[in-house]
Amino acid sequence: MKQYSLFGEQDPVKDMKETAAAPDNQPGDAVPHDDKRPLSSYPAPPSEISFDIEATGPDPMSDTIVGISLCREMGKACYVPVRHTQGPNLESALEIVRPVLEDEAIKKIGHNLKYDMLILRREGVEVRGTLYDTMVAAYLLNPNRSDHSLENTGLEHLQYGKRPFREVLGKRSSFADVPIAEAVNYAAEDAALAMELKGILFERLREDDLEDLYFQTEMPLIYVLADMEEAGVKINRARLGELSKELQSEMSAMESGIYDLAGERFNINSPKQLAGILFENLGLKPGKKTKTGFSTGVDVLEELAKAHELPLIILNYRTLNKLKTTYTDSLPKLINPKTGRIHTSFNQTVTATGRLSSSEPNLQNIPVRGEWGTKIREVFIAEEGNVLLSADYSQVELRILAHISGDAGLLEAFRSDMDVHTGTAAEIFGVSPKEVTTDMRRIAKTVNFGVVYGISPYGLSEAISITPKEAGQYIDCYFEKHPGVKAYMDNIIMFAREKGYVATLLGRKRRIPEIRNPNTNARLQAERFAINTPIQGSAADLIKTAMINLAGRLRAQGMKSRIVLQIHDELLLETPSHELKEVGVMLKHEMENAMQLSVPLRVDIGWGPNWAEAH
DNA sequence: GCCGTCACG
DNA sequence: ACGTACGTGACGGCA
Repeated sequence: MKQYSLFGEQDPVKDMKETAAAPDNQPGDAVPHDDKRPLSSYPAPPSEISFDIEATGPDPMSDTIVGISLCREMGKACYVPVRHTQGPNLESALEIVRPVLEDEAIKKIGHNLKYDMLILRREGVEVRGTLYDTMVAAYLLNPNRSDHSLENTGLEHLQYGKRPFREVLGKRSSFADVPIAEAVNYAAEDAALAMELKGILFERLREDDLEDLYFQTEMPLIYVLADMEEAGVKINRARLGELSKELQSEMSAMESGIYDLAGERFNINSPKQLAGILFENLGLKPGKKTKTGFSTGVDVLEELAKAHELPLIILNYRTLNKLKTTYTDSLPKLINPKTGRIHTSFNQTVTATGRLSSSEPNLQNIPVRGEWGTKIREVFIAEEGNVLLSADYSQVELRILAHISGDAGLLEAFRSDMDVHTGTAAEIFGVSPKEVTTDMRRIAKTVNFGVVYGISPYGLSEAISITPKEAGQYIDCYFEKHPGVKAYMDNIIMFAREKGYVATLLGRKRRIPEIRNPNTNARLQAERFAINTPIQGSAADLIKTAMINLAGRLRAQGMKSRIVLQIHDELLLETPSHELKEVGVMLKHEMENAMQLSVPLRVDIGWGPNWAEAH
C-alpha cells in the first residue's frame, strides 16, 4: 500500500520525494512545521501536477473546499487540509497551491477537472494551463459506459479501486470531521490515482487515435462548460410561482370530471390504477403491454380516446402534471441563493454518441411546444441591459448525413437550399414539390427522422400509424431516390462488423459489440446504433467545435456575452444589448464555419428578453 | 431501486 | 414468432 502524507504539517518537497521510500513515516505521524512557502518557489517546479478537491458536497456552485490532494510524481502524494475541524486555516492552505494551479505552464491532471475548477473559482483560485482529465479520457475510450467515477476507472484500467467515500465518512456528516490522519490517507490516494491513470489512459488514447479529439476538442471544452455552468441562467421566480398556481387550478378543475367518468376516486398518476379503471371498470380494449401490465402511454390513450372521453382528459391532465412537477414546481428549488440564477451541470462523459447531457436541472428538455411551452420558456430571462440570443442549426443531422454519405440527391437539396422535408415528400409520393400537402410533408419529415435513426418498417409504421408493409414501401421508395444513403447504411454496418466500432467526423469511437450477435433483434439494434452514432456524434463534434471557437473569440475580444446553454443543435447566449449586433454575427459565423462540409451549414438566430422570444 | 411515463433534440 | 425507431433526465408510484 502506498503511503501518503500531509502537506502543511511537514515539508512538502521532502514529503513528496521521500514518503514512498519511507514506509515508517505514517501519515498520522506528520511532524508539524511552519513551512508555508508556495509550492512553485521550491527548486524545479513540476511540469505537471495532479490534484483533487475534497468538498462538503457534490455541487461546485454551493459547496466548499475541505482539502486538496496533490501529486507531482507517481506514487507520492500529499494532502492539504483546508477546513478540517483541526488544521491550517483556509488562506494559508490555498495560498500554498494557488501559484501552482494558476501557473499556465504547469499541466493539470485530475479526474473531473471541471468540478475542481469551479469549486476553486469560488475561492478565488483560477486553474490555468493544459488539462489532462482522466474522466474524459476514460469516456472517450469507452463511451458506452456512463459511470466513469474515479473508482470505476481505477478498477477498469488499473485493476484496483479505492475505499468507498461513504466508508471513510462513516457516521460523520462531512469529510471535514474525518480525523486528519485518515483523511490524508483517503484523499491523497485520489491525486495519486489520477496521476497513475493518466499514464495508462494516454497510452490507450494514442492507440485508439483519440489524441486530437481529446486535446483539441474535449479538453478545451472543459473551460467552456465551466464558464457556462458558472454563468447560469436567470429565472423569473415569481412568474414560475404563478404558473404553478395556474396549472394546479386547471388540474383541480379536471379531477371531479375524471372521477365521475371513472366511477370512483383513484390516483390519476398511478399507471397501474389507471389501467384498472380503463381496462376493467370501463371495459376498454387494452393495446400494447409493458413488462408490468397494460400500457397507458400516450399512443394507447390516443387510440382509446376514439371510444371513450376519459382517456383524452387523462392525457391533458398528465401533460399539466408533468409541466408542474418537472418544471414550474422544481425549477425554483434550484435557483442558487447566491447568484439568483440556475446553474445546470453539463455532463461531458455520459452519452454513448458524444452529446452532452444536462442535469440538476436538465435544461436541455425545457418545454417548447404548445402554449405552456411558450409560457415556461418566458421564465428564462436575460439580466437587465441584456438579451437572450439563440442560434440553432437547421437540419444539422441530415446535412451531416449528406456529407458523410455523399448522396447526390441530399447534396443537391442542401446546396440549392431546398426544404428537405418537402423534397422527400415529393420523392416518396411521386409529385412535384408544389403539390406537396401538409400531411405529405409531415410523413416525409418522419421518414427523414427515421433514416437518421436507422429506419425499420416497424418503427416507421408505429410513428405514423400505418401498416409495416406500407412503411416498407415508403422506405424502399426513399432508398431508390437516395442510393447514396442506402450505400452509407450498408457500408457503415460492414465497417462496424469488421472493426467492431463506428466513428464520427472527429474520430470519436463507439464500440458496437452486438453487431455480430446471432440474435436478430440484438443485431438489428446494433445496426441502428452503427447508422445513427456517426450522424448524431458528428453533430455533437460540430457544435462542440463551434462552442470552443466562439468562446475563444468572445474572450479574445473582451466581450461580456456569455454562452449559457447548449441544447444539442442550439446555443443560447446572454448578451449585453450593445454587443448584440457584433456577437450575433460572430455566433452565426462560428457555428456555420465550425467545420467545412460538402454542404453548407445554416444557422438561424433570434433574440429577445426571454427564451421564448429569442427563438 | 426499478418501472412507466413524458419533457427535449 | 418476436417487437424497436436514435440520444438523454426527472418525476411519481410501487415493491
